[in-house]
Amino acid sequence: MKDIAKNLNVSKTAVSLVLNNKGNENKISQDTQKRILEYAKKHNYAANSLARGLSRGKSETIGLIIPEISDDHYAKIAGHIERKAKGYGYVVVYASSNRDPKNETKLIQSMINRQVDGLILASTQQNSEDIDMLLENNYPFVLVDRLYPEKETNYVVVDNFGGVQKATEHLLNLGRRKIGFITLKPGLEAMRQRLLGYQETLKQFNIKPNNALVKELSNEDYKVQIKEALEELVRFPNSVDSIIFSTHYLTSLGLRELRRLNIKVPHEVAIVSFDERGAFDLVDPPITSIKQPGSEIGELSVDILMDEIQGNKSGVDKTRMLEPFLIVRKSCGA
Amino acid sequence: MKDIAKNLNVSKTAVSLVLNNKGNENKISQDTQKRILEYAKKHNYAANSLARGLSRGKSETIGLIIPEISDDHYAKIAGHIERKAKGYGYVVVYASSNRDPKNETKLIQSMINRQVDGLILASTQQNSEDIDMLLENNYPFVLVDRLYPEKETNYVVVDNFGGVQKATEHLLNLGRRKIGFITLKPGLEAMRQRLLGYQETLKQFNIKPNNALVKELSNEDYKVQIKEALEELVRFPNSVDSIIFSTHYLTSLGLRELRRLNIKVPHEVAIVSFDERGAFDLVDPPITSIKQPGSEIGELSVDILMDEIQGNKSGVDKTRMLEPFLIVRKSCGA
DNA sequence: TTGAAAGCGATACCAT
DNA sequence: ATGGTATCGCTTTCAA
Repeated sequence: MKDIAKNLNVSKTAVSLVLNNKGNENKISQDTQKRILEYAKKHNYAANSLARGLSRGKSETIGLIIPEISDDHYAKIAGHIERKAKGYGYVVVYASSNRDPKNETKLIQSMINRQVDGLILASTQQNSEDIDMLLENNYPFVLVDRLYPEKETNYVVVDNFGGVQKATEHLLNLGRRKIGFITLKPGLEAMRQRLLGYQETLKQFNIKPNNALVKELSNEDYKVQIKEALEELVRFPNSVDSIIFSTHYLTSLGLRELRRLNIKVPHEVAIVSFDERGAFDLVDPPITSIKQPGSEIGELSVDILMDEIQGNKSGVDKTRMLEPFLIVRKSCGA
Repeated sequence: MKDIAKNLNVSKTAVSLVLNNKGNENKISQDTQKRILEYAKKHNYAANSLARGLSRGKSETIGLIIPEISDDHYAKIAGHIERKAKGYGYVVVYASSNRDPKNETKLIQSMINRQVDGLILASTQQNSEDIDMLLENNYPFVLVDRLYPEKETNYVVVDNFGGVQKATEHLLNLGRRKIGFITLKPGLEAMRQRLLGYQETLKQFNIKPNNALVKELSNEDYKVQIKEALEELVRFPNSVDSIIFSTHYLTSLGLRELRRLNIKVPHEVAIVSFDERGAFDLVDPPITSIKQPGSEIGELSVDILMDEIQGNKSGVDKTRMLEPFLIVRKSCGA
């Protein structure tokens, strides 16, 4: 920029103004503007965003912290976030917490140091203090997919309760009565809501929830625990006639295990998966799933964040709960 | 930092030095160091990376440009890249080109303006000029998964030729002789190599490649074209007994179509997929696939890039071709 | 209309 | 050992 000012015998100010489309606003002569623009193009000048960011106090970058970018679900969301952000002139830097609150804390700090203008957080939900800190500092952020129910934050989540409700009703309407539920240990509000959705729906159908049919696996050891859980569920005295898996990777693992146990799906046990995975429609049998609206999740979270960053002028709704929908396939025998 | 210098009656220099662990190096008194460190911790000071970046000329950020973050394959690679980069103290900003060279050009520029220290590129491979530009400017970058064969760049790719060779041999050894090949229109070196791998392997087995058995779909319209392609392949006079799909999403689509056509896999037609997708082991039948070493791809690309950024001191090999491996499942009847 | 100059928050060189 | 100061590249205020 210095170069171009020098070579054109104009001031840095003029150059800056023109390059930021404030030429007219500041009444810089058309001639000068044209010269500057042309020179800039010829030497394909482009601003150094670090310098600009430092000066303006904005980096035009948003930080995305998720459990794992390679997870189908988050990858999809990340895709929509990026596309939407690009529309606002923003880029996104992502980081995976690997579901570890300590990592999350570090990442949030790191993002802040890097002066991201705002944060999209699929939080581990075990970091109250971090959330409080962000809130206190009025730092723009939105929770996505994960929620701190007791805190007043912006968020975009799906109706986990309602989603499982649909699944449970589906099974009940097909005559299944002994419905197992395989999920992860509480800690995540989403998981709590899913379990609740299951239990409450049973009650609505006058079926007393039986805790023996609910298997809560630990986050670390679910790959092993699911085997035992499944064996218990399909054996007397439980002998379920159907199972709801509370997340897609449990479904995959569970299905493998059911095959090993030689259980016929859906004949002996029907299954429903919360959340989709790549080829669930091609699986044998195709898996009835509760699908989350990934594009809406991603796009809304960016819209909300942008409004937050730009000082709340658009009046978008800052707390959104989206409806997931049931995709009926063959795994329930329907 | 100004604050802390003022409040402690020391110079900004001292503060900077201490905070960057150069206190001892520069012989700053232990006492001063301790005071600075404590003060910094108490007020949880953290450096502004924009300022630091501007001053040092490094952002400690790497840019990742891929066709699509939500694609299983790239999401996985992105995960490994991120993890590895974190180890080097780097974060990664990603952007999807959506397979459009124009987008890619823009993104490369944008990344450079944002002062990323280096670029990892899964290029559309139709942007020679961009590559030349990077090369000329000595900009640190590595191509990943995609290659400009005629250019001297750093890269990490898989042996596409060899991968398909394994698949083809597998089918041949199982007695299949009329092998169809469904792929995308050339443009990507990877696709060229896959096709070559197929053709050359046939020749090695003294089978004359028959162009009627090769279907090259367009990038835009493959979802429609694959139907016709498949119908032609399974009908007289082609009547293939097996099909290789050159990428995972073609496999998914193809399988759906084969079902619609009521073709029995693997009885009537065996299939092999280049590249895995989420639940391919659960599909009916489980799909024999050529699996790419995602973690190696991601990690090596970061190692190479870091060496490049830091001035080539580690002596890592800057061009790597990794071997994919065949995962034999049921879709070939083996 | 245009230009000079003061920051933005750090780093690093040069004195002291 | 410590402090002053120029500098990174750009924005923005204030005068001219």
